[in-house]
Amino acid sequence: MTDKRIIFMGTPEISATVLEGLISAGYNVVAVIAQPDRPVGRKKILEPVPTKVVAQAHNIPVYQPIKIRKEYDFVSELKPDVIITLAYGQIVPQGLLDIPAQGCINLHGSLLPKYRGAAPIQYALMNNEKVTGMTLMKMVKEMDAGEMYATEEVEISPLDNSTSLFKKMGDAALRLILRALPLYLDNKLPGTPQDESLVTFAPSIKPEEEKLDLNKSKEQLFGFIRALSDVPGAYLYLDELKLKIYQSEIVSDEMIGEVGEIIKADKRGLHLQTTNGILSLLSVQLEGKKRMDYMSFINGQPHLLGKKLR
RNA sequence: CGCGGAGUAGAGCAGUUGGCAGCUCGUCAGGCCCAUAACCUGGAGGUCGUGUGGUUCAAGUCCCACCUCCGCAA
Repeated sequence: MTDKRIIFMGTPEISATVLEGLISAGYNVVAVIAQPDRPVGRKKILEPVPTKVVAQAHNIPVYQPIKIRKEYDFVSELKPDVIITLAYGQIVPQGLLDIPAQGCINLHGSLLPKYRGAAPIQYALMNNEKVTGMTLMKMVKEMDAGEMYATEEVEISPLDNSTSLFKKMGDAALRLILRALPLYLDNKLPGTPQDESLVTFAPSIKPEEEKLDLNKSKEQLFGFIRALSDVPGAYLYLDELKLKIYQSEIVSDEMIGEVGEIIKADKRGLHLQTTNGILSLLSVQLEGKKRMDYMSFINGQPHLLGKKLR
């Protein structure tokens, strides 16, 4: 294989998938840099981040600086030939980008120059794209703006949500890096500049955006719901309680009731009137309750018909 | 001890000031119908989260402890 010294930077599950694959393929991963462990859940239990679990299983040292911006002196000592990042979670400072002899490359979750930013995978779903993909690119000071080396396309099924697409993207990222890395390390992979006129952005989704906007079209609502599912979940209010909506389906263009009104609540569906048609809510969760299919929800909520979600 | 909601039939829920444990769906049997996710009749299925806990003539219901699940916050 190669004895080039690789540092992998990444934090969540998708990063762990690729890290595991690189190690299995025999690459010399000398260190992993990840976000610090954070308390998870109500009990505030400190859980190791996914990439840390993988690294430790292979006895690879893990570094978790609180602010990489200021703490990266240790990287020089590791003498990396190349740094590969995927969803690390912090801005990487120029000083760190300059350390590896062969530079820093990033696996980005979109077909650049579309969807630069922190949430490209969610944005692809939100906009009901049919195709997206991973891009291997050079890391530069400006976020996700470096030249592109290679891409791996991924089809988005109408049934995909965030959870399923992240899984697909992780697999695609691994295929991409295994295909492109040998060429890159041999300096046989030329970069292509991004067409700046086609740049769009996918900034991280703010908590207040998780509440659905009923002024939007049924297509936009459908996209939002799947982009935010299974976590954290998009929601509307039913009376004073949050009703999370994890899965929906576009039914028709009919206008039967007022926008936000529940116009059907029986075994054939839980239907919500939107500004331009009907959306069927398939999987929901009321605050304090468990997630359930619409039939179970209707069984326990006898007076839904005619109610309005806000 | 961060705030709050909840454990009752396979699923989702109700259960009023303690007094024979109910509803919707599912399921099983039968009926109606050209037919059905529709409709009608009947049945099965619960030691009400745990506690050889407390109060009471009597606890799903009130009190105590513990376990588990969930929403928010981090």
